[in-house]
Amino acid sequence: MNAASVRSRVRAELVDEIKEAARRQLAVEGAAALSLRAVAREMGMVSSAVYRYFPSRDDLLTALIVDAYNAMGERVEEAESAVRGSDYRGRWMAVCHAVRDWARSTPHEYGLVFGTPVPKYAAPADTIPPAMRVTVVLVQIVADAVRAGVLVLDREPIPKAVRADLAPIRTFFSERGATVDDDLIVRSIMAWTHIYGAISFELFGHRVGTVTEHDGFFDHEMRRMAAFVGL
Amino acid sequence: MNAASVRSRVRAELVDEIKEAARRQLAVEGAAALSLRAVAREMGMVSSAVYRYFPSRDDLLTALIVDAYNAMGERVEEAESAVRGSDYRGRWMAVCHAVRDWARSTPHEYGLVFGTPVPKYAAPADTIPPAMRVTVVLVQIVADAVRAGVLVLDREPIPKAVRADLAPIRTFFSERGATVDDDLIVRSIMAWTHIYGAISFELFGHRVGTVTEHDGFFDHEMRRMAAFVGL
DNA sequence: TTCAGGACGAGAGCACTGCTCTTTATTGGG
DNA sequence: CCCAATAAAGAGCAGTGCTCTCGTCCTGAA
Repeated sequence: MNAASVRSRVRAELVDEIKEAARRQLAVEGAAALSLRAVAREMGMVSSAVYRYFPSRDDLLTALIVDAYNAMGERVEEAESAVRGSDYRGRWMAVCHAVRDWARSTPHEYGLVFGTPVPKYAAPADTIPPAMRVTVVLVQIVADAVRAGVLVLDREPIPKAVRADLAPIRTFFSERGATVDDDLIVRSIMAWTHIYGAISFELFGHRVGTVTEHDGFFDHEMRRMAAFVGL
Repeated sequence: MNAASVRSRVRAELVDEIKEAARRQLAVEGAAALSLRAVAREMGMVSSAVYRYFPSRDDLLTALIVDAYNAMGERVEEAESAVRGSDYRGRWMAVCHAVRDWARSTPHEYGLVFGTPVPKYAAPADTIPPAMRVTVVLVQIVADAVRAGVLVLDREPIPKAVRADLAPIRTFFSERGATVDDDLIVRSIMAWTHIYGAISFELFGHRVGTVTEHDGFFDHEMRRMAAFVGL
């Protein structure tokens, strides 16, 4: 191993340690209270030293966001691949529960990703691929079911203006070997919207006084959305 | 008017001015950057003077949250009451669009209310009634439609654990003159979840690369959710 | 009408934040 | 083996939420 990589390896380790400390702090206090100085303190460094690794607090947060997306994606992919391929509904449900389980296990990271966006903060391009991982899995399930011909179709007329919008998604599906109808695309987007809405409602406390049995309700809800999609 | 109320009137005016300034700042920078000192500066006061009116920054935020809920509720109630009472679907759609319009007109206030909750921050009891206003309107529409017998029923079996949870909501409906079945309650909660999910996805930027025609998509989406509820 | 007590604003100050700049120490690679 | 690149430290700036004290002013009761 050449010397340059020795240095960069140490550097990468430090970067990981900093993210680790930041994540610990995040879990306790939330993103708003994440303090670079506190992270530095925990690592026995002086605050200015941390700036060698992350040019700003926002950059640290961006790194945590990317990690969060990837952690979520990993959990989802893992859960989905554990289900028999032809059990489309089972795969779908596995994804739904995997997202929620991850969200509940690290609520602050979920909030970081899906909560109020930081003002003036534009997500850099390198957050996009990790952010797509869950969507890709969902699309693949639907595409597989379409190809197998087991998806219940129930076409609703889609307004022209909306239909024009869906072209890129249509190609996204066809890249995965399925020719899908616009109606199905709409239903898929709505399903993903619903997954997000249900988990956020629960985690952000907007279901107090409405639902107590979160586990049961979520499962039932997702089952119905799967039916809505046609699975 | 006695003297005490002179004082309290001036005080109330100051409180309003402070909230007004805070709201202006909120609209520009977002909740995270709301600074009590900046508010004080804008009003030509010293920061410590503001503490005579709001004991802490969080209390200011709470006041803004309550105001936001009420503004949203007002917009919704107004829009809903403009539709002919027997047009249940029209009333429902009016509510959906009113929520979204309000959210888009003051995105930071929407984020304050529906975004990542502030850690360690428990919503005080006086935020609950304002927060309920939209829900109440939605429930009333469904209840009216049930009473009129125009609601399409399509009962799904509800798991026992979930059903047990819904008792308080059932009485909430019956207080509004409708005997509803558990299935309908579930569908209503899901619809409200979906409204929230769709608006948050749009406002928080999670639909970039998916939907561009937000207006058309939202309308279509809400139309389908109305059908899902049975309207 | 007087006057005590409460409300109010100002200012200083504390402990904290993100971030920059300069100086010093270290250490890896030619 | 020595030098340049890298890292770490420390001081410092401007900002934050919040507290405490100290005069001032005004109100409601005596």
